[in-house]
Amino acid sequence: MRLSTTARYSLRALSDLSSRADNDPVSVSDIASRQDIPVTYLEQIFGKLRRGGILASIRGSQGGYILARPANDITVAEILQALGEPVIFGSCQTEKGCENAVTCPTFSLWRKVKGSVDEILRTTTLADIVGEKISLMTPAKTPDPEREEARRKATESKGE
Amino acid sequence: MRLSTTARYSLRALSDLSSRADNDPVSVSDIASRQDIPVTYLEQIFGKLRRGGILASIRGSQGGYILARPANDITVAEILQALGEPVIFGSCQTEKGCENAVTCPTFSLWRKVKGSVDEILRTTTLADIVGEKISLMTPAKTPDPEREEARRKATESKGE
DNA sequence: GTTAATGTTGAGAAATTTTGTCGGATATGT
DNA sequence: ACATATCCGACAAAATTTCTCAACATTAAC
Repeated sequence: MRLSTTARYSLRALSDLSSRADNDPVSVSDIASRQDIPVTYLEQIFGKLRRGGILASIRGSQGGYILARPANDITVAEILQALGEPVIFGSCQTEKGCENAVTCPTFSLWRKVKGSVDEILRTTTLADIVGEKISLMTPAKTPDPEREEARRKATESKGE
Repeated sequence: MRLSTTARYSLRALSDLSSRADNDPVSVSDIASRQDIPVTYLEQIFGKLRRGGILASIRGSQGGYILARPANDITVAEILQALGEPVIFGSCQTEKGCENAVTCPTFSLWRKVKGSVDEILRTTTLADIVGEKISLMTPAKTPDPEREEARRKATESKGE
């Protein structure tokens, strides 16, 4: 029973993103190189997160991703759901439904475990993880002249 | 995040075994055919469980497996450990140790989740799963003349 | 308008893990 | 001796996860 690297990548990338979220879009390649995650793989992941309502994207030059909502409003459970990473313990019930559900003696055990995990994932937000108690973070993008400078430096030093 | 079929097979097989535990050894092929688990695969699994101190084996004709200890003394956590199925959420810490442990913002989340799951697995015994509140079940094997009869019937009807 | 930076998508290759098989060795009750 | 079992290691098959690639769409900056 282990968490997929997809899920781990995602949380690290989202932590990275939200820790430098001053409303400027951050590019996938920036995050990927900082977090040492394959760029193209992270692109896929961010696509899922966007479709799942976790991220919003800004296409084109100087574009990138921003959080779709304030970090304290995004729970870990939502992130995993957006990734299509269901938290399943029994193959029973949640997946495709198991005909043995009634007789299967392990059913209630897995339900109990799942309930416990879900509880934690539902009550932990991205802000909790980053450790910042961000109270207000406007998701609107305010065109900011500083970003260009900062981005340029990061890009040069990484050479990507 | 899902439980392996190995773990599920194991719990079903152990439930089966302990629900008919009248101290007679039960053969792998009996359990496998009742539970619809590949015989040779279950052999492997039972080997692990034996080496992990969950099962005891009786070799030779009319042999089989019995619980090494009373069912109410075997926890699910022990079973998973015997199978070499660690309950890991972060790739961090438990697996091979991750150098980022200090900086990694997700560390405490996964530790919390793992702690919660472990708690449940540690406090749930095989007896709980089977639903029988077995208070006393002598692990010693008492050679019982009935077993042969019962086994013969079961084997014939399955035809394995 | 051209260009460069960036997101978007789908197909599929590569790697890893899980699941399952096989052949034979060893042990033991009858 | 024989039939029934466990035991063991290596391997085969399948599934899943991880990662790459190629082509395309969109936008900012020049």
